[in-house]
This record gives sequence, C-alpha cells and structure tokens, in this order.
Amino acid sequence: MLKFQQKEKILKKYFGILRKCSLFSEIEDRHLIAMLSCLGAKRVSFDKKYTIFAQGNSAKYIGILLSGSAQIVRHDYYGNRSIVSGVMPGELFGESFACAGMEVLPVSIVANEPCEVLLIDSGHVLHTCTNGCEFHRRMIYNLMRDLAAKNIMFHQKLDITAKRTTREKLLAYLAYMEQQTGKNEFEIPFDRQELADYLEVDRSGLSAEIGKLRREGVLDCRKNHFTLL
Amino acid sequence: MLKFQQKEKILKKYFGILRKCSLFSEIEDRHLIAMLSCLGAKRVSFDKKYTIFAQGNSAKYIGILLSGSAQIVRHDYYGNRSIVSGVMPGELFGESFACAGMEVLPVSIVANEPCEVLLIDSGHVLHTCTNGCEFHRRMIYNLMRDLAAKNIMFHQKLDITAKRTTREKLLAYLAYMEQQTGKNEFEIPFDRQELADYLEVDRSGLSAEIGKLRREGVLDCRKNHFTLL
DNA sequence: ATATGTATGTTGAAATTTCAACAAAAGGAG
DNA sequence: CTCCTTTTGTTGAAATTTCAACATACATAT
Repeated sequence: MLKFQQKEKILKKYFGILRKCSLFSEIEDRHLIAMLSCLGAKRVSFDKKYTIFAQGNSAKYIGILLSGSAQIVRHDYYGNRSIVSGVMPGELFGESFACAGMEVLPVSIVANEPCEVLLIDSGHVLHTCTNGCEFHRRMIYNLMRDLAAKNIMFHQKLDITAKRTTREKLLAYLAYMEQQTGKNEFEIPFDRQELADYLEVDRSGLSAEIGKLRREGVLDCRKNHFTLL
Repeated sequence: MLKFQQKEKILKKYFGILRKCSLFSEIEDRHLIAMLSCLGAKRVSFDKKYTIFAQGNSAKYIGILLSGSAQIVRHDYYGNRSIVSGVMPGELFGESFACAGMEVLPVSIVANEPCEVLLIDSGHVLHTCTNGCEFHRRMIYNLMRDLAAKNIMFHQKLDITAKRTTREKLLAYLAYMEQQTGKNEFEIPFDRQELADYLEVDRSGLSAEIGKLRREGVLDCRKNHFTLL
C-alpha cells in the first residue's frame, strides 16, 4: 500500500511530462495512473552516457523519457557512429521497432545526461483488450500520430543529410533550427562531434566550416549557442 | 446502377492488390467494396513520368498504388533531386503527411511508368465514425503498423546514406537488396541516375565505382540486374 | 592555482567527390 | 536500317572531405 502511494507520488511528479507525451494525448490525468499500472510501466534511471537500449537488444519495449536527454545512435561494422536523432523529455523511443514487430533493435538509445525513463512492454499497448477499451483505442491512435510525426522527422533529416557538402548540411540544419525555434538564436542539442555524427560529416571539417562561416559573417557561435546573422 | 456495377468490376480487378495493402490488412473481401465506397476512394490513372502528388500540394490525400511503379522524390532549392524511396503496387504513399496533419507535401510522388492509383481523403480514414466502427478501428491500427514499417525503412535508408563514400553506399545498398531478396542476384528498381539520387552521390562517380567493383570481381551487372560475387 | 581530461580549432596531405564535357552503348521511331 | 534520343561509361581538373596529428581552449577536481 505504501509502495503504491509512493509510486503514485513519483508518477505525479511527472504528470506534466506525461501529459505532453504523445502516447497519452487526450487521456485525462485521473485515468493515467491506472493506465500506467495496467500497462506495467516501470520507471528506471540511467547515468550519463549509459545505454538505455542497446543495438541488438529485444525491441519489445517502448520508452518514455521522463527527465534528462538521450540520443538514438547507430554504430556500423567499423564502429562509426551515426546519430539518428535526439530524445527530449516526454518523447517516446523504440516505438517504431516495437510497433513494426522487429525482433531486435537496429540502433541504441544512449543517455546524454542522467535520465529517468518509463518502460512499457509494447505487448500491453498493442495486443491487449482488443475489444473495446476506449483508452487502448486512443493509445493506438496516438501511436499512429506519433509514428507519422517521426516519419516527418526523418524526411526533415533526409533534407539535411542529402546535401552534398559540410557547409550545405550545416546551413540546412541551422535553417531548420531557426524555423523550429522561430528565432535566429538558439542552442543546439549537440556538441561538435555529435553534430558531425548527426550531419554525417567529419568533425574537423565541420569545425573548419563553422570557422569559415563565422569569418564570412554568416553566423556566430559560442559553444552550442548559434546565431544566424 | 450500371456505374456502380462497373466500379465494382474495376475494383475487383485489384482485389489481389488491395488484399495485400497494409491499410486493409485483416479486412475481408466482402467488406472491401463497401468500405472503399464509404471512404470515397477514387481511381485515377497517370502516364509515365507524371507527377501524382506535387511538392507543395495539399497533403490530405492518401494514395494506394494499384499498378505500375512510382518514386517519392524531393527537389531542393537548386533543383537537386533526391529519391526517398520507390513505391510498388499495394503500397501506400502520402499517409505520413496526412496522418501527421501536415498542410502541404514536402515531397513529390512521380509515376515511374503508367500508374493506376486509388486516392482516399485522409479525413475519411482519420476523423469519421470515431465511436466504434470496427473497420475504422482496424484501419487506424493498420495505419499504425504501416507507419512503423515506413519508419524502419527510413532507418535502413539512413544506414545506407550515412556511409561516407560512393563505394560504401553502393555496397551497403546491394547488401540490403541481397538480404531483402534472399538472392545474390536481383533487379534494382533504379536506373543509374536514379540510383545516384537515391544514394545521394554523383552519377558519373557511381558509374566509375561500379566499373571498378566489376573489375575487382566483387560484382557483375548488366543494366539493372546486379550479381554479387 | 595546478593538473588533468575533454572539447574544439587548425593544418596539410591523401583520398574522394563533384562537375563538365564527351564517347560509347542501348532503345525507339520512322 | 538509319536517325535520334536517352542512358551509361570515361576522363581530367577543381573542389571538398577525410584523416591524423597537434595546438588551444575549456571545465573540473584537487
């Protein structure tokens, strides 16, 4: 009983986050705790740089990031890292693979800083109470919206990485960030090496290009803070 | 009445295709015609090289390719073409944008050869009979699976295009095709220019690389038919 | 403040891509 | 078959990326 109260308390701490989570869109707070319990949601913490899901692991879990930040990364045969995207609090991860019925993950999800994560067995979302539970139906709809949004994200990423030069990729990315934030000044969620691994270019070449654009008066930056001029 | 019979007849011609379409998974033939009518599905034909949906068009339609083949392409400000993926009969297109609620399409869908297409207003799939119609619920679930599968497709494409050299991209693509077909010999759905636009590389460089790999005894190819040795 | 480790910037050489231009091959139309 | 168009292959020069190595800046802990 005490344990349940604690659990409630802990989860209430994250209501603000869970409310914004696409999986629970249009689901009222008063139903949320019961749902989470029904879904068998488990809260887990990870230290900075810890791998939350590893490439090759079972793909049956869906994660919800409660706090911190993470990245979806892929390592090829030679160990080259490619960063697919970042994950911010309230966002789902792993849902594509679970929903597509993949056995194992083709990517890893890595904690960027200390993270708290809610893990849900995808079977509980996809395969239970098929006959009518309103919440369940809503979750399937929400998942559909979420997956469509992820698809758009991939289109946007392709728009950036399809460019042929480091300069064009960088400018396309910064233009995208400007459009997203609505400001010509913003923080990017990557350090230099990470930005290079996201844009699929060489880090030193990227640094050189940033320096050149700065000298040309196109942009200014201090660490992760970029300004387009 | 005659018109309806014709419509039935025409659609029956494509039952084999529609049965395989992810949107209608687990929906029985006897319900299909009524559903298509209810969804306001319209059959349209397109000549080779015709643009089925154009970048910038309204994103409210979902397409089902009935015959022929098409490609999802994007043109940037300078007119550079990038091929996102191919579309084969029975596959959906445009559903990501409709389901994500985008206003306009960020890509075009172009007929590769004469095509027949079934167009469905996404509003009829997403926003009608929210209270219980079993078919409708099933379609949402099917869309969710389809979108998850498209997501996986993007991951696979990133796996290929994240490689840094033409040679690596080409070999990654051919390895993927080998895995898909289960054979070391297969036809690719692209001519040279299209393959280059799919891999995001220069066509002449690609031709040169194919020639080099052939001389090295790694592969053989005649037109679109590739053999890995 | 110093030391230590990490992140970022810089450089030059080697490898690769792009680009333009042309040659060769393949396919269609008359 | 020939002409014409499209596709594919080839080439060399210019631009760009990658790679390795090192220098500098920054952050943190002692």
